Parts: sequence; C-alpha cells; structure tokens
Amino acid sequence: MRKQKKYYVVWEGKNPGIYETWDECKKQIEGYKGAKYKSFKTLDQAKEAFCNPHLANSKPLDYPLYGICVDASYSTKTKEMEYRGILLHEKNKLLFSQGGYKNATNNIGEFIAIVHALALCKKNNWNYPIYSDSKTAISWVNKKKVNTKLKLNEENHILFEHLTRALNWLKENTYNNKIIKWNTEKWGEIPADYNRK
RNA sequence: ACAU
DNA sequence: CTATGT
Ligand SMILES: [Mn+2]
Ligand SMILES: [Mn+2]
Repeated sequence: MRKQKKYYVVWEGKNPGIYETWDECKKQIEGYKGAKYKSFKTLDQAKEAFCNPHLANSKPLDYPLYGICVDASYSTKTKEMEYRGILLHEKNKLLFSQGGYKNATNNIGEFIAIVHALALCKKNNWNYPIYSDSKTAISWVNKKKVNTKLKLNEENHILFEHLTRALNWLKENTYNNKIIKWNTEKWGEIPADYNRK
C-alpha cells in the first residue's frame, strides 16, 4: 500500500504556499535558512494551517545534500527484499536498484546496500559519504561480520551468495568513505526510502 | 532501550 | 500487529 497523499505547507521558504508532493515542498526549503513547513492530511487542514503560522512546529531542514543514501525493504507479505541507492547531490538520482531476493531480512538488505555503494564508489574513485538508516547494517559493515539468524534454504541461496560476495568484498578491499547513520528523527525518512510505511 |  | 537486529 502506498503512503497516503499529503499536503505540504511552507510558511517560510523560497515560495511559501501549499504543495502536493514532498519533492515540490523540498525545493522550497532546501538551502533556505529558517525554513518552516509541515505536512497535513487534507487540503483543508493545510489551507487552515497556512493562515496560522504558529502551527509550524517543524525543525529547519538541514539534512545532508551531498553523498549517497541507501535503503532496503523487505515485505513479509511477498517475502521479497529489494534495496537501492541514490545520489543526494544529483537530485536523488537512482544509482543502483536490486530486488527479487526471496526469503531475506531487512537487515541483510540494508547491509548489502551499503556494500554495494562502497564497491561502486571504489570503482569510480568516489569518496562520497554513504548514509544508511540501519544501525544494524552499519554495525555489520564496520565489524565486517554479519550476525543474521536467517537460515540458508532453497528460496534464498542467491541472497546468501550475494551476502557472501559482499562480505568478501569488505574483507578484501579498503575504502575511505564515511558511513553515516541517517538521522531519521531530525531529517525525515532517508531519501532512498521506499515510502511504504 | 534504540535502530529498522 | 509481525519480524530483524545491537
Ligand atoms: Mn531503512
Ligand atoms: Mn525505508
């Protein structure tokens, strides 16, 4: 199920007003010091709020605008995992996207996504910071050790192959990229998110 | 408890 | 509500 449509009120930004998408809203507040904005469920609520700026309770938008963001999604419904990476400083351009991993876990997806980004960076001589919202996956990357409880079975042997490949890449390569925890509470959902929650 |  | 992890 897709996320419900929202209306975005921008009180302080390049062009204050009401916007129908986060992308449009974001344009108005990126790089705008002291931006004030907030989302509402209905257009009526948004219109009302626009006339009452004291309703603004959002923090300034000052999340990172340079580097790579990765995210993964695992559906317990379809038992499928996918992950992807985007470039913050190229208007969230999609860098890579992989899916169809049956019988996986969220954390394995988040882990492979980070390593995929690291390998891509090394190949291109990029030293971009890499953002992930997964404490678990960042920990696994830093320790070069995957502590999953998932059992290998007929459904997920490809997943485990790719997991092993990622782990081997980590152990056999060096990198200088910073791996940074995306601060979801302060910055909102990581831009690579699948917005399914 | 915290992070997905 | 379920599950994956530190
Ligand atoms: Mn995530
Ligand atoms: Mn997500």
